[in-house]
Amino acid sequence: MTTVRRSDATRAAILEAARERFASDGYERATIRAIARDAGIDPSMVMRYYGNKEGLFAAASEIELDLPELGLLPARHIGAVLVTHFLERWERDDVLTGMLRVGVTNEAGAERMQAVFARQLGPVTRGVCPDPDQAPRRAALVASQILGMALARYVLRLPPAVEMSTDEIVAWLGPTVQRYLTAEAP
Amino acid sequence: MTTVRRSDATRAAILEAARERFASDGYERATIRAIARDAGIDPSMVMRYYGNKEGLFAAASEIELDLPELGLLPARHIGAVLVTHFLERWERDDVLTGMLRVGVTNEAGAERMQAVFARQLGPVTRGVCPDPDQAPRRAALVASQILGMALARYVLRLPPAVEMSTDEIVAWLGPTVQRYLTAEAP
DNA sequence: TACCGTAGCCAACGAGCGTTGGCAAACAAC
DNA sequence: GTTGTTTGCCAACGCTCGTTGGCTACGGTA
Repeated sequence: MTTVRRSDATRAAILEAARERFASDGYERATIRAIARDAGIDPSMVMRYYGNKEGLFAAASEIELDLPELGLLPARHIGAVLVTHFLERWERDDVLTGMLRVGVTNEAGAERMQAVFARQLGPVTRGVCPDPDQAPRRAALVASQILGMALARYVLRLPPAVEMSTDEIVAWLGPTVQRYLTAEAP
Repeated sequence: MTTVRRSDATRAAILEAARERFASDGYERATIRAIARDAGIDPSMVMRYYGNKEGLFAAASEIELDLPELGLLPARHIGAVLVTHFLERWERDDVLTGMLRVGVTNEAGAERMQAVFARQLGPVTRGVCPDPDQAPRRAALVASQILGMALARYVLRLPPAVEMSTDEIVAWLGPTVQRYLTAEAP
């Protein structure tokens, strides 16, 4: 459909640099000039291809959680599977850390984050919890525990949270997530 | 010991304005000029009394969690008590929200947050968990769940997390925290 | 070869930032 | 009443930011 442009490589380089900068510095401190320097091009190119800083952020924060289909596996393992998946997703690259960082300081970032979780985590929970109308609430509980661990481990870097192995985290958080998804409402 | 200065009212006004700005805007977007405007004085006064922006932030983020003595109450209620206490503390003012916001984008903020939790949450957990050498780890797990809920509810404002009543949150998170503190290590 | 859209860089703009130094008024000490 | 200290404001500094407009050079097309 869209043809290949000569500038595609540049666009991709900008996007990659932007993701890294937003992730490590947050929205305000991630400057267009620094992103352009990382990408090896002129700051004005960023403006040409993405309009302005907000547009660049919007393009850089398209996120896929790649959640597994929970309905296809044993009901009693979904907590551990979900936690494992998120930990892997979080360690694979720093896009999620970036989204978290930006979501905290930037209104557009927070909305993006709401959308990602509503659209990608919501449906997954709807299939496994006993009361489908409570699914959003249960998804929010799961998000609170998973985002909280990511916050403690990857952003705030609380030493005990950093030192724990992923297995250990799964062993502790798995049952929590499992309960939030499948237990009867308290 | 220190005598009362005529400028104490000004100092206090600056501090209050700084706390609000840091809380709502984060470290970078909270400008000294805006804080001074809120406090009704000149920006240069902020520099005179607090040295620079970092000094102002350090002074504005002295935080007391006011945690209760967990040893004094029934062991099986400490999870609910802790969650209740944090929710109240969080809703009372926006200092904690601010600390969270700044801790995410600012290195000094993250360190301040590490210190607050290590110094104030750590000791409380040490008395109630079965293996005192694992106390920091358990405290980090508790922090991950409580900070995660604060993140979802007060910062990102995920709609389902905002809509839940505090009782409901306590009913869900209480057992989680209880388990992190008192259950045998998995 | 002549042409035209695209890709890229350079230089500059206006604005906002943290921060500084000096000056005027209010107060305190003698 | 004079002197020294505190409190406050004003004006400016150097810097970085996002953003703009114009210029050169390249690549495909006729």
